[in-house]
Amino acid sequence: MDAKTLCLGVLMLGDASGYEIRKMFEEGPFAHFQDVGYGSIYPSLARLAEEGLVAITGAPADGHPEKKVYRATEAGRAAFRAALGRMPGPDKVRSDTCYLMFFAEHLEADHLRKVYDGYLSRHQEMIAFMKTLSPEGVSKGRLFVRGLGLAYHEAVAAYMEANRHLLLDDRSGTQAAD
Amino acid sequence: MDAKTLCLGVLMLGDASGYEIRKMFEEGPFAHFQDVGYGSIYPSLARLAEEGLVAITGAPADGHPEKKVYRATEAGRAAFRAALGRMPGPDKVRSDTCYLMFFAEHLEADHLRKVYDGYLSRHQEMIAFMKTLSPEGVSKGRLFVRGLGLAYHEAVAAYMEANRHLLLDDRSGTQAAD
DNA sequence: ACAAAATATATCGGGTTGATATAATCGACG
DNA sequence: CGTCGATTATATCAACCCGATATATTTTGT
Repeated sequence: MDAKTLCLGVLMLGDASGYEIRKMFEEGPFAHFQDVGYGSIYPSLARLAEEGLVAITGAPADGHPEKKVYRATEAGRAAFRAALGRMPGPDKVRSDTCYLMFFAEHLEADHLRKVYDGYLSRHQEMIAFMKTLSPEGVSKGRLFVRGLGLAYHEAVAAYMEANRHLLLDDRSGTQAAD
Repeated sequence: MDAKTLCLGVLMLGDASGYEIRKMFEEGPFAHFQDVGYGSIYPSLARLAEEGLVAITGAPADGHPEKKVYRATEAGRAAFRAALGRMPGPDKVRSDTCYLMFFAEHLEADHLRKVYDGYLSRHQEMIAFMKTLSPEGVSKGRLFVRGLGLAYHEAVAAYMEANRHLLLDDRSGTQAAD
């Protein structure tokens, strides 16, 4: 799925600037299963505008003078629906942490422990954060993938808590040493 | 983590050709958390050879005359351990299927159902396959990440089986149509 | 009043992706 | 014994993406 389609999708939820689109992937509702950087967003928006799939709805009055707010046109909405109609490819996971843990024997024990605890913490934080989110006014698709994301983080955290001994042979049990 | 380090890691497990390295990421032990294509592997191996981190252990005698078998040198092993000593970045998940399900309302019901069932099937197949693998002669790191992968697939499959009604309102229950 | 953080757009080099070209070998089938 | 398709194997290329960086204004905190 290319950056153009990803941007178009965000604009289906409402008008947004390039910066706001980025935020949706960095911390927003797409954060746990997609990512797009500025280096893809700005060129994509420029090309989408050329093709008439998005329009710039001026109004740079609110604060920043350079701000450009984009809106999906009817053609853009149609193009997005067409893109969704194709079968999606398989998921792609890139976990450097798993790669590192694979080679546990080649690592120094304290480094491995630090990596392990950091990884587990990040998942636990995600779980805590996702549980604070309210389901009110959220579409069923969005709710479903949110629940899926939560289930994923919980499964990883639970496995790591239960199988710590498989990788780490420390005397410290589960306690956090600052 | 760059392609050079990923190739070097595979060579820590034993000598291999570029083709065999690819297979490790396509179907082998790294398949569910890393990916590298030929377009990255061959240039990486060439550069690693230039830097003296891998050596070509000839023997193109066995069948294919063009086959080149690579081996990590002592310098290469040191470079790999140094790379593992750095803190890994956060995981990156790219799931076009989740993106599509997010926009469930914009999709035709039968297409959504096809995508849903295909996604669930792939996870179920992965679970079945991973359960056939023997733990014999496998390093603890490798076993750990294998178990983590299994836990992940099981969590996704379980969630999708339990929450089908949130996304799909079909009369067919869980049965597979044709 | 000042510093720091957040908002905002834009670009660029290096790297990755996915497709394609090429060719030898191996297994299956009649 | 031939030959068809699958597998093994290397290599390249355009298009695209990623991460870092540059720049500048506004908001927030103290």
